Amino acid sequence: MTEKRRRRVPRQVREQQMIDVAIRVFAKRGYHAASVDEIADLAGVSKPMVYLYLDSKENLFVACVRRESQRLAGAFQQAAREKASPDERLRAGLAAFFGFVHEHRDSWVVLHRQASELSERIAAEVSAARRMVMAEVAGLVRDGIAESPNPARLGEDDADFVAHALVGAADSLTDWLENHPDESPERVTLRLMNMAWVGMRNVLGGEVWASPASAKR
Amino acid sequence: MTEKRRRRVPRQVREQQMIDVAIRVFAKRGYHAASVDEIADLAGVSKPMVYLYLDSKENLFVACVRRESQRLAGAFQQAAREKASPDERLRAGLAAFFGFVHEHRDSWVVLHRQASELSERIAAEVSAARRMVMAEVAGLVRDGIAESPNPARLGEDDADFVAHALVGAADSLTDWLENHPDESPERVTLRLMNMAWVGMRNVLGGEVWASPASAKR
Amino acid sequence: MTEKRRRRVPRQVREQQMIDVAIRVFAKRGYHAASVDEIADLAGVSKPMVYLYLDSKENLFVACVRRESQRLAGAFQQAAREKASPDERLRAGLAAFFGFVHEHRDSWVVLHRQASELSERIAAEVSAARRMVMAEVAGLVRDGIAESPNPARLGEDDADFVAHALVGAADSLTDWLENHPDESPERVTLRLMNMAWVGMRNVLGGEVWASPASAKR
Amino acid sequence: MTEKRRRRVPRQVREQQMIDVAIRVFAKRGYHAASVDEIADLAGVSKPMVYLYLDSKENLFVACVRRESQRLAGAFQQAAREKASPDERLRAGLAAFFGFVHEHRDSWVVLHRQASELSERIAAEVSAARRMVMAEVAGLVRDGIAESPNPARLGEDDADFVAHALVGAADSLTDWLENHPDESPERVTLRLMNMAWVGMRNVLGGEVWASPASAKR
DNA sequence: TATGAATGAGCCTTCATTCAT
DNA sequence: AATGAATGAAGGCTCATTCAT
Repeated sequence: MTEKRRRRVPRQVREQQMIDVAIRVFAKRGYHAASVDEIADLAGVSKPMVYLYLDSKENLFVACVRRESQRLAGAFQQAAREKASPDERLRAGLAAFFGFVHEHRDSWVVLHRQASELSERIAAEVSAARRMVMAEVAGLVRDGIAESPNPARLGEDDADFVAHALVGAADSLTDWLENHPDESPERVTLRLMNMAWVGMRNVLGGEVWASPASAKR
Repeated sequence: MTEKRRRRVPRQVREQQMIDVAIRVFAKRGYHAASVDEIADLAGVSKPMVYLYLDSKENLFVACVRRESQRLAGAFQQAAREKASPDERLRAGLAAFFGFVHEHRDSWVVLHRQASELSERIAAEVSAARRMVMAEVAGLVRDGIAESPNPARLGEDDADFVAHALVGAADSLTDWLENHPDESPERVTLRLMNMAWVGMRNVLGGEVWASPASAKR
Repeated sequence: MTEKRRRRVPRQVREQQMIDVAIRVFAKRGYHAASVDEIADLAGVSKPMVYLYLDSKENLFVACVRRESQRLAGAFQQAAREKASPDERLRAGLAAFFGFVHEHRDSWVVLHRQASELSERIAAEVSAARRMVMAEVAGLVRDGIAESPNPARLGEDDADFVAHALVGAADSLTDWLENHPDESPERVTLRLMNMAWVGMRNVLGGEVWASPASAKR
Repeated sequence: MTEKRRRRVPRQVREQQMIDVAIRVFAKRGYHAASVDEIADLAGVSKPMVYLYLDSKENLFVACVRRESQRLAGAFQQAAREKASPDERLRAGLAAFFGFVHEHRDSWVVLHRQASELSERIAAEVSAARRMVMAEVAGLVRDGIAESPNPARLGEDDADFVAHALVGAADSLTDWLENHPDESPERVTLRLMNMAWVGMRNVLGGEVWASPASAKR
């Protein structure tokens, strides 16, 4: 145990402390390798407390996933809400996403990278959280497409495609961000917008990529 | 054990069988949840054989990672080698990537998604494999940039940035591919090229994204 | 907790409530599987109350055993007291026994079936209760024997033997009773009296069982 | 662990050793209080061996119940088979029962006294074993009744009633036997036959118990 | 080349019990 | 009179790993 004298703490507070710690530990070790012992220890309580409040390791993990996915979605929506144009909303949403993932690495790891080692129930919960995030992005993309010069050319699936690409890119770029301390989430967002969104607009405008070979024809 | 009569099989063959099975099991269950018992069982041998040939679970996992990362890199290089223009090389490389990841889901999962539940030694190995893949893509991107109208504007880091974005997008799009049986790795590649590469060329050409607001000024 | 608002309740009442519930729970789950948590819950109090009033799980169990064994003995004695002849007393006693065991299954289970999973102290307490019951029956049997035509032929031990047989039979017949809703404790008593007591009288009168083979000689 | 050097022992043997020990421990402590640790220890193996061979505590218990109930039934049937008359068969059966229960106290405890603390699955298994024993006895009783002077007066249920009474009495008398070292299972059987069977025959013959009061009328 | 037998260590979970209010 | 917060201890189960053959 961390050597602080444990004081009596009301349930609601303790519960959040436990989840805080759990996120860190799950992120660091992965679901299976994480031990409830360690979580209890770092939270400054004994193991039975964890079970008293959170019922089981599985449930504890689900609690982490739920809380963080809602936080992420919240950040996302709040950022997007304030903007007027779809372009700006997408940018703000992506920035919020980057910001959250950058600020809360552990949460994102718990939400995203806990691939396959999970029981079906948990996997479902994680999938749901993932889908929620994806849906937010896809919504923004759809709006952006709708305002483009040529909206008819792209449909539901295309928004989804772009959303997947953006989220995947963003996820991967978080690693990149870590190695580039001079960059900020905002700048990364701009770069990504330039790379992806400008491309998209051009595609919507009719320009398509073609191999140089065929281009010469 | 699977009910085949085990015949005496030379070491090299058995070893590969074990790795084949191990990749499947590691992908399905995750590193920790995977049990050597199950791997030995599915490989049709007894556990001591696994230890005799692969020394430890950790080592077995490393063997999986090494073999598959080399296969992926191989596919990548071979695809790129045949093409002349940087554009085409990049497309071919991405297509090879998609093809591999699509064909060998398990391998990719082992290479990529086994996020954090690994010991430091293994994590290092996986990171190395990941960096290798990233370096291949970054190389192609760099070549593409070099041939662009305005190469000076982008540097080493930008290639890396784009590579991260592309690999991340590609990874995420693999999930998308799974839900769209009508699509093929090739078509996804094209879509991604359109979305990302066209954008990049335009950026290189000087066009940048600006919020509609600032655009109006 | 059961959702009643707990009002301040005087100790004596609460204590009995707890024992009431405890008997049910101990009977249903067995000593070890019963949890103080569940008992407190069903009694509508918090766990510390249980410990305040009953000191320990062991003690709580002993309290149950004591109360119920006294109830059983009481029922027994009262039933027997009213009758004049030993025969009638035995019948009335057995009937009381059946009545109690049938009416208070849980109590009987706690008194009788909690075989061996108990600490020495508790086991002793249960044994004592059991012996008390047995002694009551043996007393009645002894009286009956004393009035028989040939009392000298049977002694102390024989009363004990018969008492054991009767109590064992009665216990087992309680199960039988459960599957025969048309029967009543009174009718079962009569049947048992017929089967056992008539036999006894005959034995006392000199008739003994002999294998048919030897009978033919 | 018992300080014998554990030697490699073939599975079949070890399995039986484990069950042997398990019966002792389950009988002594009850299902819940028994710990797999103790069983493994006394069997001279480590806990994982127990799980390797018997899968779970529950399963281990079921294995005990199955093996012993079959042994008991076997003893029963073999004893009864050799005799010609129903009377003799019943006596031999009861004697076998007493003999078994006396010789294998632990087995009988496991079969009979593990009242309620068991999961549904186990309870079912124990019930089945109990019913099997009861059915054997009821069969013998039925045969005896069939040869009685007045078979028509008693039916299916009566055999069952008597069987319950006999088994219950026998069970209870086992305790009595323990305190009377001069007695033997055979003698107890005779006594019980005298007490119960003679009574039954008389009942079948028309004699019934009546309270002395009513008798005098 | 191959395996049946065996275990130390660790993890999830639960329970009886107490402390501070 | 009453309870929410908290824990030491133990138990069931599994796993990576080895030994002897």
